[in-house]
Amino acid sequence: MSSKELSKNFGHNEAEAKWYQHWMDKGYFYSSPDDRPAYTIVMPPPNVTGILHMGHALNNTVQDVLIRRAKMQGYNTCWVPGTDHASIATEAKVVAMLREKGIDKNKLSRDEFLGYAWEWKEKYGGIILSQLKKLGCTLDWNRTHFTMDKEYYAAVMRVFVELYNKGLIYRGVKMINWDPKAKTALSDEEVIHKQTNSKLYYVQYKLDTEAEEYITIATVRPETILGDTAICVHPNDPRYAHLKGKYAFVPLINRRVPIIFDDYIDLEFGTGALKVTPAHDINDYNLGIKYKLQVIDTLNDDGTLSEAAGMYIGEDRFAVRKKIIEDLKLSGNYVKEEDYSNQVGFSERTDAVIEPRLSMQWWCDMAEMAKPALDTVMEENVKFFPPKFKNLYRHWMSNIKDWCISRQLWWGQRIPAWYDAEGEMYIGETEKQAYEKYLAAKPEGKQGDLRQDDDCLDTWFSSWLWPMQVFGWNESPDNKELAYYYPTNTLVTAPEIIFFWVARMIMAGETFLDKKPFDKVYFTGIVRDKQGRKMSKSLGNSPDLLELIEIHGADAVRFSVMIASPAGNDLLYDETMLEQGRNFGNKLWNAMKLVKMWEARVAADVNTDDTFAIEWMEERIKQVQLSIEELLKDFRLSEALKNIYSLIWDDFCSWYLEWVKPAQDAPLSAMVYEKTVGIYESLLQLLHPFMPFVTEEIYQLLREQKVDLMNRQLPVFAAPNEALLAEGNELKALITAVRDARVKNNLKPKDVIQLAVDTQNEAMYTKTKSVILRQINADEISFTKEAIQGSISLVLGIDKLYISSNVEIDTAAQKDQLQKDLDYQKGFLQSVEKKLSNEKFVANAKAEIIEAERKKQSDALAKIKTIEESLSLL
RNA sequence: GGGAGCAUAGCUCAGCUGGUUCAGAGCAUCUGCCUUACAAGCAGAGGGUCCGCGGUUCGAACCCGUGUGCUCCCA
Repeated sequence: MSSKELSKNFGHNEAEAKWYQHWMDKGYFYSSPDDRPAYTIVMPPPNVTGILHMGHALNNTVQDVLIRRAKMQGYNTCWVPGTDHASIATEAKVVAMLREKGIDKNKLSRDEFLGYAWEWKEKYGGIILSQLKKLGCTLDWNRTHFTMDKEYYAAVMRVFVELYNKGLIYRGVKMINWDPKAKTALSDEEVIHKQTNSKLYYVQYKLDTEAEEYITIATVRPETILGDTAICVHPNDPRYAHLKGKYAFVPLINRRVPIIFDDYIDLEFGTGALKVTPAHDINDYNLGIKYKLQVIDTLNDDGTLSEAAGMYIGEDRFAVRKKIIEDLKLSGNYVKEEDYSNQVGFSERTDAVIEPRLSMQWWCDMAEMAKPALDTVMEENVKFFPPKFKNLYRHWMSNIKDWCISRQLWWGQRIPAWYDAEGEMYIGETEKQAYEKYLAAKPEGKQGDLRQDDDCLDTWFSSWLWPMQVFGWNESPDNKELAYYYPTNTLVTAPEIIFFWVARMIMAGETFLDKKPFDKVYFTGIVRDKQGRKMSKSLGNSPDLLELIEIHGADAVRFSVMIASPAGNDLLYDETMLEQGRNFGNKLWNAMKLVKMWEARVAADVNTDDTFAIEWMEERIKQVQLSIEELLKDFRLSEALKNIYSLIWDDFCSWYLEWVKPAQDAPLSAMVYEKTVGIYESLLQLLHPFMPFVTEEIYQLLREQKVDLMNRQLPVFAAPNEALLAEGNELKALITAVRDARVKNNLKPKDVIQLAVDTQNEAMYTKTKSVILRQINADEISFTKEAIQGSISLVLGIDKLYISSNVEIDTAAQKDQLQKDLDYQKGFLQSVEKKLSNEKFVANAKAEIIEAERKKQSDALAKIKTIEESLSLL
């Protein structure tokens, strides 16, 4: 292909579709056990309701980078995709969809509803996975799993029964978090506490005494007054000491309730008197148990007031809050209200205000399972990145509470408990097993007698099995796949699900398989918008990923999220990052165009002295390769990418290509061309995991390839030649210094100069002569021991440079610059000598540090001498 | 109330084990360039009491204490 056919810029849309299809067709994404070592990642399964957002983009790009790199290092890589059935979120979506069609969920049977739900899942549930293809993810699509697949369902049932048989799952009435919108219980982890502006209402309750006496309480939830069954004060509170054994009347309904004394009360809060509503507050509930109070549940499951409330029946709790205040004013019980800021719980999924509620639920006792799972992280058998999350994990695991695993939903794994007519319970992995137990207990029983529990299980009760079950744990725990891929290598996830999911997966692995699920967990940051707000659907501040990919390209999107996300820190998303990625892709494209243009100018018999550039570039590649190796060990992906970016843009494009660039219309040696193509290929390979499409495209355009870049194996690099690298830096410093002098002396880029050098190291100048000439637009380099009159003189290290040209130069500016350099060097020397004359420094510092200081001293002295000589000649 | 973290250039952030390869990157700014790979670019430059204060140390952006401001998690 000639360069004329190459487009001006990289056309990402076409290339992305082409290469993804090519990789798929070649079967590169698919894995099966062989004799290579495995590198396995199970993807955190997104909700079936999900669409790709920035969080997914970050998370999955990280995983793809790890997988692609591992593949290049000879691992048999396996990245398992899948989706999570997301009980609450999906059920809510399906209910909404039905409502739009005019169908009321309550009028449907469970089976009918599930029919619609599955239909919905089949239609929309794969969207997010197909979006990941656009991002370039090398997922093994043959292994796609869903947490409600038949086999997966069976695994969940088995786990339930096993834990039940061990006595770790039980049924009981407790105070739970009730979501009145989804009409289900939630676990503590699914409740989000937000600081909320509320009102604190002061209400007086008439005492049951001879006199007209009142006691005033403060509450943010006056609508629960109807469920009050006591008033509580502190035993040491002198204000209320006289009320021992007395009673008060609940306003509006005149229920006579006792005044109790307990040191749970905060003397400072409100009036020091608390109304006690055992049915609607966890602390009140505990008081209720302690003092054997009546429990009056005044709320229905949808958040309206119940019959038991006696008033406002069927009206919403928040409407009642307003109404009851008006009524309390009329009845004379209202005292005052204050603005008050408190924490209110909201449902993670529906954003409804959570109602503490007493309810019969299924619970999982976590204490026993937590122990080994805590140890395995503390001992770094499972290693967290960044390690600060160990503390958080330890804290949660050491204070773990029982897990509420039942949900009053239909979409999910139905609890495998069956009840007979007398209410006796039979647990079995299947209905058949339950009947066997039933018939064993009651031989007179018959099919159709049992009724299954209506509730289903918390979604996380299935996803905690993810790393084991995607490899067929339930079917056979000693199968070949599980043995090969499990424990997986790295879990990449967000810190917000450390309890929901990460901790529980570790527990499940340790409990059911006696093996950790993964070696390492890398917690990515959270993607925020420019104002630092978390990206969320409700705020609408998440950009449309597919549109971004369409406009800027998947590589640009990947680049932008990776370059901006240092290990474990949050990422502030900004459009300019995308531009940086797009520009980089373009830069790569243009470098390729340049190299392709040279192809036609290659001549076998051209001699070259450009070996320095080649050797230096090769050493730089080694250097960066080794540094990214180290960085990636700690998941410092953004730093690794920055290194590669700078290697390609600065070292390769800005320096190397210019150094080996043939003169106008001049031929190019075949050796230089071959080396340059080889170097470019190495660079593309280093970048490939981060920007797979543009690198593969350019790699294939550079020359006929036997192996696709995605599958090319990384060589093992030796340590770089430090001396050569230092020489490269000197050369760059020389060129920059001369260019700077040119600019400062108003020399136009086209003005040709002559360079004379007073140096101890003529060889360096000789071997890079042609490079220097071209880079500073000089037509001559000569060596001198004398100052050149009428030249621009500058000092580089201990070398003196004299730049001559036809253009008049400004000696005053020259002097200024040299004087500034001199002042700096003198100051520097002083600080070094101060250190060296400090006995304590010489006594305490490491030998190499002192040696370095001595060298600084002699260097500075030499530089000062050189500058002074130059100055004296001006 | 308990715990964790952050404060570095105009903006967004890097800076791992204390020492001139340590004060950096990208964007923004300024100057000069339509140099036939790239103006989505090239060359060069300016810009910082590393939040305040105190301490440890021969030496502190880095360690310790403290103050201030902010963020997150848990109750």
